[in-house]
Amino acid sequence: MVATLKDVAIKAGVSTSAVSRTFTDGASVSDKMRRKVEKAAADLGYSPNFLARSLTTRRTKLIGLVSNNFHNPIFLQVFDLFTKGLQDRGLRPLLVNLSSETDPEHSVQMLNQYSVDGVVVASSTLPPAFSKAFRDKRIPVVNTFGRYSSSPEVHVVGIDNAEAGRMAAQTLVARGYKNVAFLGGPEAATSTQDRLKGFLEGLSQHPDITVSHSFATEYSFQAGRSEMLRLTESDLAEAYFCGDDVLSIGVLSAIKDAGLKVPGDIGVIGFNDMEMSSWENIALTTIHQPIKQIINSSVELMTAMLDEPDRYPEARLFPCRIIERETLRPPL
Amino acid sequence: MVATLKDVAIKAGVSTSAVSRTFTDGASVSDKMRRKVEKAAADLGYSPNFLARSLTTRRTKLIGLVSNNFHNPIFLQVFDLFTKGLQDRGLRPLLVNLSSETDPEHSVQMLNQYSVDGVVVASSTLPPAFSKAFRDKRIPVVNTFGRYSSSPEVHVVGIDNAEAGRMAAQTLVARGYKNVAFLGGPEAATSTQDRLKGFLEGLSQHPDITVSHSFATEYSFQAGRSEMLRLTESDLAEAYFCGDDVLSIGVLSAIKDAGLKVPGDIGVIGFNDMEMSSWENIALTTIHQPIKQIINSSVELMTAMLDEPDRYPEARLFPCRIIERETLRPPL
DNA sequence: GGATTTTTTGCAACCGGTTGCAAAAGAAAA
DNA sequence: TTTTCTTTTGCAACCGGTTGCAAAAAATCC
Repeated sequence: MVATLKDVAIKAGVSTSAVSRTFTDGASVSDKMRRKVEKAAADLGYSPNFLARSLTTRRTKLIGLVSNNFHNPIFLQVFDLFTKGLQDRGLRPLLVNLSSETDPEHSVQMLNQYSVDGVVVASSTLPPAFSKAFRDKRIPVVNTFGRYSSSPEVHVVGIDNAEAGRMAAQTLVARGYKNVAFLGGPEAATSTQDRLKGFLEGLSQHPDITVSHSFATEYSFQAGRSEMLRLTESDLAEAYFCGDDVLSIGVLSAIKDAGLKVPGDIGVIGFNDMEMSSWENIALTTIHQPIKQIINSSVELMTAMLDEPDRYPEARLFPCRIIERETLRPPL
Repeated sequence: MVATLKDVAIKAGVSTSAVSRTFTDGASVSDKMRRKVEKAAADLGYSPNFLARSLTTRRTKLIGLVSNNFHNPIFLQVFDLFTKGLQDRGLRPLLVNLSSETDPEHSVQMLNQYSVDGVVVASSTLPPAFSKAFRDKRIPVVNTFGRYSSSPEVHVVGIDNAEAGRMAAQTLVARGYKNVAFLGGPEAATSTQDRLKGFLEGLSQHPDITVSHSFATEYSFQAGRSEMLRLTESDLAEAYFCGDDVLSIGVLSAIKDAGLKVPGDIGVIGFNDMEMSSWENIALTTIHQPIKQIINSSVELMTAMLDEPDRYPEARLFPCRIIERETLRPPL
């Protein structure tokens, strides 16, 4: 059906090696030969089969892109940037949705069977053991949005969540809030734990400030909203640091329902700075997570690992910054 | 490094064919043989290489998932559903982001080089010629969200956009609006053209109703917002049918800025019913597009085509329905 | 127990490419 | 022109599997 190397070789009246060489860059072929082969290939509409090639070259240019977060709008941007970044380098993302795959071990095996050149694990909620499983099979892996550790077992690219928590604390202090709270995502997520830890640390030098915390069941609008509705029943803090922007928007909606004004009655600071947060009718003050840099760096690291698989694991952390909008009162 | 078929054969003291057969279902192997091989395979941690296998079986179980829409939140759900649906059937999505790939023809070739078993084109804005390019290479293709045609050249799954436009028109008529408008997405998108066409058709029997239309530059918040800001400078209609929910939210924001009330001063009806539209602080009245059914049906159709590649092209259309929320005044 | 049928197994060719090596061709030097 | 060095080319083995075919083994029949 579709033309193969051999067809081209016959048509051009040369050996298969010659054809192969004209399609592998860096191989030695004379100009005359190249022209002959390219003519025949064009006539037959031939282009080399990557999979067959991978058998000998041991390179598929396939990269597993694994995530379990297909609900947070920020991940659409993540997929956009990853696919673009990989494509620009001639790599191809094989997407794995871990929220349906029952057994993570199964994904590891499957990606192995497809001989992926590397794997990007884009998740802040998957256990480190998952990423490590790839490393054990000697498949280059980078855990984007992974947990920072001073002695990482796999490459991690992301932010220092504890530092982000401290930043939120300092911001609220600077605005003169005396009664603040953390409204986190699921308690089990390490990202939430770390942000809380940093938040509490940042406030520990301020004994005059009251601090409390609670958790939403997941990083979603409804979870944030219902947790905040619950809180409005009891006593409220003056300002809330939310574990995530989507959560924050749910919180804002609950506050509005309670007849309170933001930032007049109550302050809210989010986390992530997803696109929607900048929309004029939301205008959420938030901590910007530098997604673009994180992902570009992840892709860069991945390509570097393809050439040097035993590269020593490193953690690449990017600083966050406050994005001032309209849900926090101005600094004193 | 990693165990191959031959390693297992040697270890088990049998032929390579025997090993191959124990790993292909439907092949004839005695129980005794199977046990011997499985033991050896387990000891060596062997699992067959899909890519090598695909060379002879001519099946990779790879499905190209092509899209050019990585900005509309609805597509996160699209990716979620597609990846789940494909995975559940043992298929693997190879994601292609067409917004970065300069030349679509290049994607066609690339997916061909990876010997994908099929391609899903998830886009309402790509020209039909794109999907057709796969068909010409005899690669099964379904164009999800594609344009309905009575004689489709490729399989199309989605909605009848003209019908949706009519539905919007009828809804506005029923609410007694006398001056209505369509605020579409990019004029070049066939989805926008069809919705407008249906909208105008639906209003053609009502000569007492004034109708106008204009287009946003893309399906995005800012595009909707700035188009609406422009409109507020001139004369406004009583109600707007927007080409998309994201657009609608931009429109709502512009209306708020102009100091007008929804639905008191002005009505808005969106399209898609993305999750965010149901959020209490948005509460957008909109036309629900049955994404879940569309995607499940697309996946189903794709699997059917894998068994029957020359299946006659069909169009599968799903009905939309109005979701009543708070941006349109109640029926008369 | 022997003949016949059915099932299981291995051989060897093949899927579509790449690549080390040695021979052939071409270019440069003498 | 001959010799030497460099570049180009083809041969054949290989990457990791599958599969048609015929021989071997097992099961069934008489």
